[in-house]
Amino acid sequence: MINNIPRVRFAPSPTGYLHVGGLRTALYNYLFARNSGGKFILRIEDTDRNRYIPGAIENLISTLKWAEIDYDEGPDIGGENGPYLQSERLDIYKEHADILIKNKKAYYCFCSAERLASLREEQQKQNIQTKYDKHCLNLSDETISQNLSKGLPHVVRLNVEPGKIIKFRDHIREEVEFSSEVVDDQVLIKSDKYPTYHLANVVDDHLMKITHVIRGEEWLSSTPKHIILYEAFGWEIPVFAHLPLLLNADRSKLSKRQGDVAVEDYRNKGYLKEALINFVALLGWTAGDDKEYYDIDELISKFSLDRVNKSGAVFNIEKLNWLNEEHLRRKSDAELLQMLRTELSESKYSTLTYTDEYLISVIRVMKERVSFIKEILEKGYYFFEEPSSYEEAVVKKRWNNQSAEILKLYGENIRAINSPTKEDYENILKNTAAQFNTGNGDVIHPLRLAVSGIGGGPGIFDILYIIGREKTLNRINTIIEKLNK
RNA sequence: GGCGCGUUCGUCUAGUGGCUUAGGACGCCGCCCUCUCAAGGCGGAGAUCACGGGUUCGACUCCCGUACGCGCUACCA
Repeated sequence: MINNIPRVRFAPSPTGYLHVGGLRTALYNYLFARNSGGKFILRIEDTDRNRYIPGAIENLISTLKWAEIDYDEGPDIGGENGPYLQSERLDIYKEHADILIKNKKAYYCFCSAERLASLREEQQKQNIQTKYDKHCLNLSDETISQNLSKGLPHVVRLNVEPGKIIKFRDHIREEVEFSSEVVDDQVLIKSDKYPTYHLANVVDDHLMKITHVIRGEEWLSSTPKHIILYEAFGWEIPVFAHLPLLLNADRSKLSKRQGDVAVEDYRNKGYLKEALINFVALLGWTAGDDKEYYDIDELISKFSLDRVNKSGAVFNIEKLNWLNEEHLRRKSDAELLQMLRTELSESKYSTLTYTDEYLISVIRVMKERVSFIKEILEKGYYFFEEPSSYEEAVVKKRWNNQSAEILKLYGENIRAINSPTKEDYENILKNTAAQFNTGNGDVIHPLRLAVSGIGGGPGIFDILYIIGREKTLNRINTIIEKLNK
């Protein structure tokens, strides 16, 4: 084992979208692999035909691609240990189940759903643990082959030996111990011939040479079953690492009711993959220093399973928002330009054309003021259209009976200059204020209102310079008309 | 009900027996900067380290118990 490189996997079920918890599990596996020079495998656990949703696999893959969590082997790219879709490995599971049956580690069970239900009901009534009563364990070979040849529906169950202690070391939780008395004779092969998670997972992890099983805490309780399977096959047991759960604000398991859980929801809202990854990485892991902002390369170099927490973490959107701002501000103008163009093409401004130069100047003055690129179109709408109204409170506070005259004069003064620079706008403004014997603010605020319609935003001279002389003059005329009715 | 796991500021966390009057980050509040809004800088409030025992000269840190939370308890994963 020492010479083997680490091999880890992310093994989601195609039941819809990629959950943010799944993203974190995938990320930790990915970080671990990249950090240790190991391999990361994507395997699709589509053994439940009832829950299968068409398109879910494609969706999972495209979401992982968006997040740039790339894998070395997987259903769409192949690899030496495929196929990577469990539904294409049915023969393998049958073959392994047969080995178990031959060695008395598993057995056929012909019990009906009704019997199972009443058994469970009875156990619940008696307040004892619900588990299978090994009713079919000692069926004679004759009975079994008769039943089989009659085509009776059946499953294959794990034969759990009672009275044993199953002990294993979880990388995150240290020693964990279960009595085999509490381990059910789990169904391994369902009556539809598909394997259950437990069999498929163990067989595949072994065949795919997985060295570290990094998965959510919800699997901790079924790990004894997996240990029993590894031992029944005589296989080496991988290292287990059960990750703490992601929680809602009320500390219940993160669910759809209380907010968005699909990665694509966050993507659609405009969150950057860098921010989501940074955020989710910090939910349950810390490098131990005071750093909060990480790019993927730093995450890879610093990640260690040793520093993963034990307790669940509340998914707190405030911090995600902050990280989104941080990542946004460190993006290059070129990247932001591309993102802004995408937003524009999907907005009501899609028919308008703007030069790269124009948009970059808008980006430069707006990026410190937004959390999302799309907010540039909202908070900085006046770079794309004229204000159609003026914010009431600002009018009240900043517009007085002198304002129209001041603006008029300012307009005349800038009209005299052909293509004013930012400094020209500023110098003229100071002159205008002096002419009126008033403070700069008495010019600035009405002017800001005229060109933007609102009270806040980038420096006024930046705005004027970006929108240009003609638009500035038009907007001055408009506000004078509208407010001095 | 049974079994398992967990429990440090509102939230994410640092802390591995004395360095701790428990540190950082987000959020919140204030000040500075300033034409506004942000950003940035500075500062503040915020945690009897779930509770109770024990071990120890000394415990947030080790042990036991209790409480609470969560997970599992399917021919779902």
